[in-house]
Amino acid sequence: MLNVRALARYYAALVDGGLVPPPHSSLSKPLLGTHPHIPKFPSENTSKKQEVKQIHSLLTTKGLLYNPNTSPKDNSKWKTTFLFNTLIRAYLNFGQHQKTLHLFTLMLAHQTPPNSHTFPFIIKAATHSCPSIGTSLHTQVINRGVLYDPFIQTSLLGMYSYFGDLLNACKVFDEISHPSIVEYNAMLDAYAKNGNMSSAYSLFKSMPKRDVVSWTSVINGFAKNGLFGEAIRLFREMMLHDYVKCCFVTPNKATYVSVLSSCANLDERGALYIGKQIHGYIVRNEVFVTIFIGTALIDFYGKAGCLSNAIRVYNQMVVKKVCTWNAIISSLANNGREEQALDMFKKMKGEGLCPNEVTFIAVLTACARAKLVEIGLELFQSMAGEFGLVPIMEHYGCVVDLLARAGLLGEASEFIRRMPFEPDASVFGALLGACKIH
DNA sequence: CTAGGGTTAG
Repeated sequence: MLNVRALARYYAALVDGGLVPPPHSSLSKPLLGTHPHIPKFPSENTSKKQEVKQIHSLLTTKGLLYNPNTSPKDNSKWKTTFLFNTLIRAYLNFGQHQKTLHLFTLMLAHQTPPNSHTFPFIIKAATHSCPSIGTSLHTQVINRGVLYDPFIQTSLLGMYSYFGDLLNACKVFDEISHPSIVEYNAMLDAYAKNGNMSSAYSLFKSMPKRDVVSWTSVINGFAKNGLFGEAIRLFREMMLHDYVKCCFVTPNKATYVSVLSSCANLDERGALYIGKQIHGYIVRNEVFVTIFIGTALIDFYGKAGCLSNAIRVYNQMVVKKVCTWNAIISSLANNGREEQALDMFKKMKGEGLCPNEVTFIAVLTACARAKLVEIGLELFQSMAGEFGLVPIMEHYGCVVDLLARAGLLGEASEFIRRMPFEPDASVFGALLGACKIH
């Protein structure tokens, strides 16, 4: 007989990339050979995906999911709900949103009652599929009498916010009689994501208590809406607040990332000074430089023109991901080191990493700057051919820039004519800019 | 077993 709790723990370990061996059960042997350590390659992730599928099949064939009547015990009903919840979570965490929603319909079809733990997962899955499913889930939540669960309310709020439906997000929030700080923060983020920073800020001011997430949500909201100066100002206020009132709101990794990104994008000389101060603070407080913080630092120094600092941060990073490489390649390309940027690109591929859309913006920019027309065109071709990436407007803009800068104005306009979609202002801008030079 | 904030892009 399967130990349900142990099995759930095993799922959790699978999902979180943990190292826990499977529990004593009919699944006591690993299904797919060895258990990986920290995931390094995407292929390991797919093998875990496969394991979830295998477990699902096992549960089905043993009649544990769809045949609750065979269990004599009275508490088998909640056990089945529990199993469904964990299985749903496993699929959700692998990004299989359709499969997650499908499992939910199966659950209903087999008279397994969803509980308050079920809905947050399902709502998250619906958030990434379509609004109409989301609305019907809201109805389900009401019908099943779990509307006043704070977890579910927060999930619904986040869902409407994601759909750009700020009105319904507000409605959900207004129906919460005594919102917790988490629900306040979800509402702050909803305003910020939908571009309503004045409402975000006034809600922030009116909150009875604020934690790091509250501060970071508003700081990040300012940053995402292009108000970099405001983001930095609020960050300083937060640090001062901490110092004056002795209520310890210390920045965390998300805060650093947001404020560093603001420093990188602020077109004022003071930004370099503030960014350096933040970097200094990170060093002094021995904050662990995560991939996010490292990438933000590289980008910051790259944009500020301190290429040597960008390279130093890059060299100090032990674990690098594609975005880290993208940031250093862009930094090199934007500071007159185009060949080095292309070398980095080669090195990145040599380490087995797959370039993404952003990588190609960076390398195509490098080629355009250095007038490396042949290489640039080859790279553009390789996007779809070698890496299965579909070029978007920005990539076409880069190629137009590449051709036009090199004086090949005729080729550039011909390229625009053969684009698969209507060129936008940035594409013509690249052409006209080059016309001015030539 | 559940909810809130994060990097790279002429």
